[in-house]
Amino acid sequence: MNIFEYYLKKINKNILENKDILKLEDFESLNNVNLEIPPQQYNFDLSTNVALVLSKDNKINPMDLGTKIKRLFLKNIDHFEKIEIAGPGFLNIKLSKESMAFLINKILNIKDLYGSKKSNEKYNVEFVSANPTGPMHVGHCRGAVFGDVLSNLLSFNGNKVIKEYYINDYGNQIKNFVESVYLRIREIKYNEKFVLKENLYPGEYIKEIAEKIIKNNKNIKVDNFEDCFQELKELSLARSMELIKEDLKKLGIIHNNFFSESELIKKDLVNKSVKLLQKKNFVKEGILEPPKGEPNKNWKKVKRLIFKSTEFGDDTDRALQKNDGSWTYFANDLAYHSDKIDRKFDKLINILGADHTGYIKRISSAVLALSDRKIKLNCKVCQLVKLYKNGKPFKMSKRAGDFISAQDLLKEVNKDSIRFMMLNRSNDVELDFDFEKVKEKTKENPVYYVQYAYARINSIRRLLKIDPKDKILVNPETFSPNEFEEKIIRKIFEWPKIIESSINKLEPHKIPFYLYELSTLFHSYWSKGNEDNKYRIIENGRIKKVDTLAFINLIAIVIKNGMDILGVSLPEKM
RNA sequence: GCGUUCGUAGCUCAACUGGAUAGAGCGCCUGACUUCGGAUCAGGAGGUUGAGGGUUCAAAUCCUUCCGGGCGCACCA
Repeated sequence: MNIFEYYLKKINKNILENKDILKLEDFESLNNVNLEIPPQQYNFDLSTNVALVLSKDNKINPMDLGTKIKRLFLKNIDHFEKIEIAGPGFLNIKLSKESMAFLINKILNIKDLYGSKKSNEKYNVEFVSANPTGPMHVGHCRGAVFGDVLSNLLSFNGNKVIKEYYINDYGNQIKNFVESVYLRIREIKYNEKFVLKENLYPGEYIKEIAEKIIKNNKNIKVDNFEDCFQELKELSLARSMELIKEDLKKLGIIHNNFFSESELIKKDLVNKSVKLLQKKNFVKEGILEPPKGEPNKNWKKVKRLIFKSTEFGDDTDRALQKNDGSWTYFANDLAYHSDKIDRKFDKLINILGADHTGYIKRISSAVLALSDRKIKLNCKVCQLVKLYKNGKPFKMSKRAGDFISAQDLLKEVNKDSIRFMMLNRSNDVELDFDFEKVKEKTKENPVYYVQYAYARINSIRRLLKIDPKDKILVNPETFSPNEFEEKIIRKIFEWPKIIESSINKLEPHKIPFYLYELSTLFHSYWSKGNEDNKYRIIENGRIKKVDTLAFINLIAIVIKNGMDILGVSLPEKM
């Protein structure tokens, strides 16, 4: 039940059917017509730019056209009770009380489906994909929550979504990681001092992994690194993935699929996808230009296979082979994405950290090339999280190297606050995350504000002994909302629009903002009752007006739907 | 230098993707609990949307030239 869609259809239909009366010929911009909520001071339910848009195409005065359309709508669309032309030619529309009641009852009937649309596409959302060389750090949390909520949002709309994690368990960093574990084991077993060399991992967690491995594998031999590498690699990777999964679980995130890079190598998928690209003529053999900017000592003049990504808008063509002829990370990732394409997803989405921005053109070019431009990889970037404690930049390095782990964060702040705060900002803006503020239980913390609104609603229900499952509808004949209720209805009507634009732009941050605004309307209505008896909801333990219960249920429905998407809990009491 | 992204109230951010008088929170000032949960509410002050130019009925939003911050610029992963 999206009322904007519902009435926009009626509007378009009406215009087309009466084009002669309106003296219109050109409808090129008809799909630029929109229906929105007018600014508050106008006190109308809907607003459309139809006269503005069509007057331009047909070169007529928007006010004249507006007047004609107004007359037409009032005659033909019985839900429209009053129309006013405002500003340069907007039509502001007021719905009749009966039609409002009709719409509200529809919402009360569909409940937890309110706002969802019956889409049916298959999505792959890849997110987190943190290197399995240690536990997650705080920066990963933002992308993790973002990806999870985006997935929830897409499933809410009826899509099939696979949440995927790409495990980079191949290459030099893994070797360094395993060697670090190896040396720590020797440190424990043989009392050899761990000497930190370049590329080795210093973190405390390496010791913990070493201890765990010794504990579970009493007979493990660590005499020679080469000999025990394979076994140690498996054990170490298993342990660090376990740590990562634990952190994710604490954040409320469960992936459906873990895809391993080394499996990719094992199955020879890289050769296959490079061959595929060659067949499509997107690969050349040549010598790369030396990198611009700072001179790079690693650059060598070597003939190698190169992907012609500039054909897809990349700045430069990209190497598929290293100096020694082995595949680059990119070549592997290309094979991974080729596999995604083979798995027949309609849409591919990757959530990346800000430090990977430069990689986007390359990999999305690859997807276009591999899919004959049929599939577009959509990459969303999450900007950095800056940590603060009481307004001061917060650093902590006792656990590991110099990063703050997700565990450290989870120890201080609960999951609900983390999730809400991480989303309470557009993803392409840096996020200031203050440990202390996020723990505060005041208006300054929007999580509690929304939860509190819901708790108050439940307190009303308890008082009146009402089961939330009870079906309550409004009576179209007697329906007469007061000014607070009117504002609430308009906000409730907006919900499907929020979902729609969050999905179109892949911007879930709109949801927390919306929920906050909705909660404000409720708190405001509630408090008015303390000031003026007329607005009190309950009198002598009984509800004053049955319709009010409908409003309360509407708010509860939408808050619940929204918080479910965000993955934030809603206590009945606080 | 190149790419990318951001620049909006003192601070942190929104703005339905081109719409009307640019909105919230914090902070500041003034008020509201004997009554449905004060983890709340009401009111006030606060703006040349970084700067200039362009596109049009309409620009914070699009184009362009500057200025300033972030991130990236290995054959690492």
